[in-house]
Amino acid sequence: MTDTPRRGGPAAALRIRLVDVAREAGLSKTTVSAALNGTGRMSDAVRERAREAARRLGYRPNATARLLRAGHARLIGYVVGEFANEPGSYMSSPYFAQLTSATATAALRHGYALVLLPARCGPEEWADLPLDAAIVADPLDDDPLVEDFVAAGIPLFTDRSVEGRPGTHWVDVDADAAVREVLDHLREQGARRPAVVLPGTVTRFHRAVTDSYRRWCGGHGTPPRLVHTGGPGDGAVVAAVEDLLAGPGTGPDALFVLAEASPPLVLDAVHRAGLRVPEDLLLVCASEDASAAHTHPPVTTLSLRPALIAEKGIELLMAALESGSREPTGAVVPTRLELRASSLAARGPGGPAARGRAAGGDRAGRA
Amino acid sequence: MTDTPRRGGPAAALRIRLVDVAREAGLSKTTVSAALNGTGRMSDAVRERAREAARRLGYRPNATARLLRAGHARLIGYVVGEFANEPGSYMSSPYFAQLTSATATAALRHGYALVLLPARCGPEEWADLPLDAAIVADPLDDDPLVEDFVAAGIPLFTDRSVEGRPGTHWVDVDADAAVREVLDHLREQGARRPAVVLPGTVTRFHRAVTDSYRRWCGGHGTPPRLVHTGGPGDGAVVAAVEDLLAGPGTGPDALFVLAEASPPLVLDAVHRAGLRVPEDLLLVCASEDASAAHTHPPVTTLSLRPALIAEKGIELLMAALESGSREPTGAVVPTRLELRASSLAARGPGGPAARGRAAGGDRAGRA
DNA sequence: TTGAAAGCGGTACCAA
DNA sequence: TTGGTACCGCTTTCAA
Repeated sequence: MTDTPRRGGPAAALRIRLVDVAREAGLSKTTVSAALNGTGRMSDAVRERAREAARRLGYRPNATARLLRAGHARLIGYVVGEFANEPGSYMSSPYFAQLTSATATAALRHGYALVLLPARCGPEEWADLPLDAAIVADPLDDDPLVEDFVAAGIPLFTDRSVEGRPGTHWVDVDADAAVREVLDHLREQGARRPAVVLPGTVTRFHRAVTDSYRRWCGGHGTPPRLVHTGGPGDGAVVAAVEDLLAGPGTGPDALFVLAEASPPLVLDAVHRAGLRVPEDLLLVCASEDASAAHTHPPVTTLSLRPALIAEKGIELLMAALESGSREPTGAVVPTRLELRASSLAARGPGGPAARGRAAGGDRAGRA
Repeated sequence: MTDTPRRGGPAAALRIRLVDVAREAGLSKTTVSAALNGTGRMSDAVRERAREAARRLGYRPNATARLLRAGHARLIGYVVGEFANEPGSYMSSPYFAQLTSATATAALRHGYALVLLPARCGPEEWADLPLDAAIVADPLDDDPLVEDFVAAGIPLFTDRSVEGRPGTHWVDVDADAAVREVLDHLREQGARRPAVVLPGTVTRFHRAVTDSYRRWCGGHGTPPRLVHTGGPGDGAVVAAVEDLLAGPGTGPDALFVLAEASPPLVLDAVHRAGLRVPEDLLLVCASEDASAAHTHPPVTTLSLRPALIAEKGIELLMAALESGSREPTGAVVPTRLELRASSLAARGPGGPAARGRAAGGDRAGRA
C-alpha cells in the first residue's frame, strides 16, 4: 500500500536534508542544526556559513522528523457530532462557524493546530494522525465519538457536559440560567404566555432547556407551550413558528426560538402571521447570526457564546496537556442576552400597560 | 524551549511502544509490526499472540513515527486570505463555510486531512507542520500567503485564478459568463436599468465582474449603475442598497447584489424602500445562503459553487501530488443561477408588459 | 517463519 | 567552539 519513500517521492526533486547542508558548508549536522535554530554557541562566521549554505540549497527542515524528536505534533482533531446527515456542511450554522473558528484561533495561540475530521468519523480516520487531543463539537448523548477518543487515551474536549471519564474536559452553557433569564425578561416586558420553539434533536442541552422551561412555567402558573421543529434548517423552524401562531384560540404573546434559525426569517414569519413585533408578540431568538441586529425591528438574541466556550475549553485542554493529568475537568459559562427592540415592550403614550396584548384574541378568527 | 521528550512527557503514563509489546509477547519488533499490520507471513498462532499482547497493553502506534517512515503526513494547510480583520470568523459567510467544509470532505476522501491555519498567517505558523500541500481560500491579488507557500515549495491550491507559478493550482468561477447570465435574465424579465452592488474589496473576481458588467452595459446601451459597499458585513450591504434605492431620479428596476449578504435582509431593505419584489424591482443575490429559498418572495440566487470549486481543486491538487509534477494547472467552473420568484416578472392579467415599472418615478418624492 | 539491523531526518548529549 | 553518536518509534530489507 504505502510504497517505500524513495527519497523525495515520485518525480519530485530530491529534498535537501540537513546532511546535505552540512556537506555543502563543510560542517557537521549538529553544527548546522544549532546554527539554524539559533541554539548552541559558535562563531558568527560559522553560523553565517551554515545559514548561507542552507539558503543556497533551499533547505527546509522536515517537520515530521522534528515532531518525532519532540514527541508531540501539537495537533488537535476536530469533529462535529451532530448534523451527520446535513449535506451542506456542519459549518453552515453560525454557532458552529464561530465555535470552529474560535477554537482554531485559541488553539493556535497555544501553538496547536486544528485538524478537520469528517463528521462522525471513526478511529480509522484519525488513527494515522498524530493527535495530541481531540475536540468533539456538539456530541450526542453517549456519543461513540467520545467513546473512541477516550478508549484511545486521547484527551478530549467537548462543548457539552459529559460524565467525568478520565481525560475528558467540557464547557457548557448554563442552560437553566439562560432560560430563566429570557423568560423573566419576557415576563417583565409584559408577556404572560411565552411559547418556546425547540429543535427536534435529542441533546443534553435541549433536555436541560425543556426541563428548565417546564419548571419556570410551573413556578409562574403558565401552561407550557412547547413546539419541536420537524428537522434542522430554516424551513423547519419557520414552519414550526407558523404552525404555532396559526393555531386556534389565544396565541402566545412572546416567542422564544431556541432552534437556530435565521432571525430575519423568523421575524418575517411572525409578520406574515399578522402580528406586529414587539406590539403583539415579543421575540427572542437563540442565534449567533449577526443579521439579527439589522432587521426591523432588530431581534433580541440569546448568544450561546461559542467563542467563550472555545476559549475556556482550550484553556482546560491546555492545562491538562501540560500537566499530563487525566483528571476530568469542566466549566459552565454564562449565555448572553442581547436586548433589542423585538423583545422590549413598546411604550406608548399610555405607558407600558398600554401595549396591545389583546391582539392575541383577535387572531383567532384569522385562520 | 522544547524540553527533552522524557518518554511520555510530564506525569503522563508511559506510552506503550512496539518494543514493549514485543517483549510482552516474547517476539521481536519486526514480527509484532508485521502481525499488527497484517503484512509478512507467519503462523496464525504467532500473529494472534502479538495481537493479544498489543491489546492487553493497550498499544497504539505512534503516528508521527509512521509518518516519518512513510515520508508524508497527508496533511494540507488551509488558510483564508480575505477578511483578515473580521472579528467573528472567516467562516461566518456561507460561501466560506461551504468551501471549507467541502474542501475538508473532498480531501479526506483522498486520505488527506485539513489543518486550519489562522487567517493571513506567515510561514512561522506552519513551518513546524508537516504539510504536503496548502490551500489559500480567496487570496488577495499578489497575496503574500501565496508567495510564502510557493517559496517553500509547497504545492498550492486557490479558489481564484493565479498566475502559473510552479506548483500552483487554481479553480475559479466563470465570472464573465455569470454576470452575463444574470443580466440577460433580468433583461429578459423586463428590466432595463439593472444596478449592481459590489463589495469594496479588490479581488480579481470583483474586477472581472466589474469589467463584465460595464461591457454588458455598453453592449445594451445601458448606463452602468454600480455601488460598492463601505465594508464587509450585512450592515454595509443593506446600507448600500438603501442608498441606491433612495437616490433621486429614476431608480433601477433590477438589483444584482454581488456582495455576499443575508438575502432576507436585502429583501427587507427593498421592501422598506417602498418597492415590491418582483413587481417594482427584480432581485438577484449572489449568495450561498439557504435562507433565500424561504423568504417571501423567495430570492433568486447566483451560487458561486463553493462545493464544486473544492471538489475540482482537490482533484487538481491530488493529481499534482501523485504525479509529483510542479506543472501549474487550473480550471474554470460554471456558476449556477437558482431562479426564484424575486427575479421573475410578475405576469398579471395584462401579461409581462403590465408590470409596474413606473414605480421608479413615484419614488423620487419619497425622500 | 522469525529476528537483527539499517534507516527515515532531526536534535541533544557529551567528549574533544 | 565543534563534531560524533545515540536516539525518537516504526517499517522494511535481508540474513538466519
